[in-house]
Formats: sequence, structure tokens, C-alpha cells
Amino acid sequence: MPTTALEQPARVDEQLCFALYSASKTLTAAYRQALGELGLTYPQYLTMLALWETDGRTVAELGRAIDLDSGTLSPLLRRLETSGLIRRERSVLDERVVRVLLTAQGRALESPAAAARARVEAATCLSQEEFTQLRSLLHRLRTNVAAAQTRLW
Amino acid sequence: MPTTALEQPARVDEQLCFALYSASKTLTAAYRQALGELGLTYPQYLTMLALWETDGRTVAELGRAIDLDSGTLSPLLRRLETSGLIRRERSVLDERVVRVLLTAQGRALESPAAAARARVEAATCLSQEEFTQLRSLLHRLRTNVAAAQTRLW
DNA sequence: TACTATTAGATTGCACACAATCAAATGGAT
DNA sequence: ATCCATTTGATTGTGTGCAATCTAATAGTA
Repeated sequence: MPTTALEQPARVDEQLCFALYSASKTLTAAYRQALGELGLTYPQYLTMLALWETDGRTVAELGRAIDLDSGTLSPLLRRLETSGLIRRERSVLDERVVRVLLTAQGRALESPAAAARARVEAATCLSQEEFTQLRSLLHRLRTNVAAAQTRLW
Repeated sequence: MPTTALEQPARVDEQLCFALYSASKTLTAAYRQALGELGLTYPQYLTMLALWETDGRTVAELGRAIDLDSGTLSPLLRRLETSGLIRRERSVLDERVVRVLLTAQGRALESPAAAARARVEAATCLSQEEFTQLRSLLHRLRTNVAAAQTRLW
């Protein structure tokens, strides 16, 4: 059945997955440069975004918000804690739960981070409509593929 | 100046960068599952795609095709060589150049890989127009941001 | 009370990703 | 012939990503 697809070998340039993969890496690289002075990596920036939006989330809530599991979050949060941007507090009611809280230093980073974000968004050179359209298509793709994944079990 | 952006904290869900980041991870996860039986990771699949398209590329040519530097490619190619899918051959004319060549086993993987790709693309549930539109927007974003990056130096 | 299943988070191991650095080889200049 | 900048690929170190596993703690059941 896939023989029709094989008569012409699939070009890397034409793959949606590669367009997505390389665009994501390029945007992340732009953020790396923009966030460099703040001492934040891109996933660390996402984590801080989630905390600026709602402080005091648990590790699991954070993971759901930015789609990362504890294997990635644990060392990432440890580094943010070492940097003095957050602190971790074990819940008294349920000692399995760890709440992540911003320090004053972490809150102080919101404004320069917003400036960095503005610079990167400007570099995309997309109109407001294109921006919204792209975000919407990406969201649909993610939802559809994720649904198809879970449907297998 | 960024104070206007700060009156309302930026929501993670609304960030284009996060939509891109999480969509890319989701699609990669779908490929991981689809490629699992073939023993290929997603970056390894991209490498094989580039070789199925044009066999015998040098490491640098491969890196340009799939946007990876030698620090990533070197160990990845070593693993593909260990798996028996490729072999590396140092050029006689210029001994700095290493040419990457498919083995028969590597070529045999093209057809099942195309089937895996078809399954993942079906899972996106995007129409042909949406597919093309999304790819085009991603390509423009990548080009624009990459140009802005290099313009700084 | 004991037994069991579930949950939360941490840890481990493997595979990218990339900056920085290195060694070998080449090409061009004197 | 010798020096020197450049090129090619490999290596090292840090930081994700994620599957698998582990421990501790909680909740439900008999």
C-alpha cells in the first residue's frame, strides 16, 4: 500500500513533521539568546511563565500546564531553586505533595522576560492573523494526534 | 515599556512558542510509537529520510539537511552504524570528509518507515489545505526568526 | 488492624541538542 | 618549504525529554 509513496522518495523539506521540528528548534534558539542574560533556558522560562500566571502550583499541576513529566521537572526545578528563583515546600496535609513558590527574585524576572518575549515575537514577522491562525492549527494538530495516541489503549 | 504586557500575566496556553513546542513534542511522540518497531528514534528517522533522498552525503551535508550539528550527529550516526543501517567511509581525496552510506538493511527500512509516516499523518486529521498552510506558516516563521538571529552578528 | 491499590514525586538510564573546544587536514600566502 | 587561517568531524559538558522504576504516603477494603 505505501508503494505509491515510495516511487518518489519523501523529501525532508516537504515533511510537516520536519517543518514543525525545525521551526520549534529555531524559536527555542531565539529564546535561548533572548533569555541568556536572565540565566533561563527555554523550558525554565516556560516553568516561570506558568508560575507567574499561578504561583504555588504543585509539581503535577506544573507538569500538566507545560506538558513535562517529573523526570524532566525534578532536575529543572532543582536548578531554578539553586538559582534562587523558586522554593519548594512540602505540603503538611499530604506529604507527597510539593508546592512550587516564586521568590522575590523570581517575581522580579517577569518584566525583563516579557521584554525578551516581545523581541522574539517581533522576529517572527507574522501578522496578527497569521499568528492566531498558526497557533490554532498547532493546537488542533496537537489535540488530534494526542487523541489518536491515547485511543490506542 | 513592557508594562502593558504585564498588567495581565502572559498565559502559557496563549503563547505561540508553547503551541509550537508542545505540538512538536506530541508529533515526535507519535513518531516514536510508530517507529518503535523499526528501532528508530525520530532524529534517526530524519537522518534516514535524508539518506533515502540522497545517499552518500557527507556529515556536514546531512547536518544542513536536517539542521543538526556534529555534536548531535556524531553519536547518532555511530548508533545507526552499530545498528547496521549505515556505514561511514572516510574520503580518500580529503581525509577530513566522512561520507555516510546506506547499507542494504538501511535501504530495506524505507518502505515500513513510509507506512509509519502515513499512520502519523493520518492521526493529524488535517485537510490537505490545512497541511500545506501550516507547513508554509512554519517555514516562514523559521526563515524569519533565523534571519533575525544571524542579523545580530 | 492488615492488605491492597493508587498517587506524588524523585531517581536512573538512554538519547538528543547545542556551545565550546580540539585535532587533523587542507589551502593559500609568502 | 613554512606559516597560518579555515574546514571537517569528533569530543566534552550541561540541560532537557521520557520510559521505567523506586519510595513514601494516602485511601479504600475487609
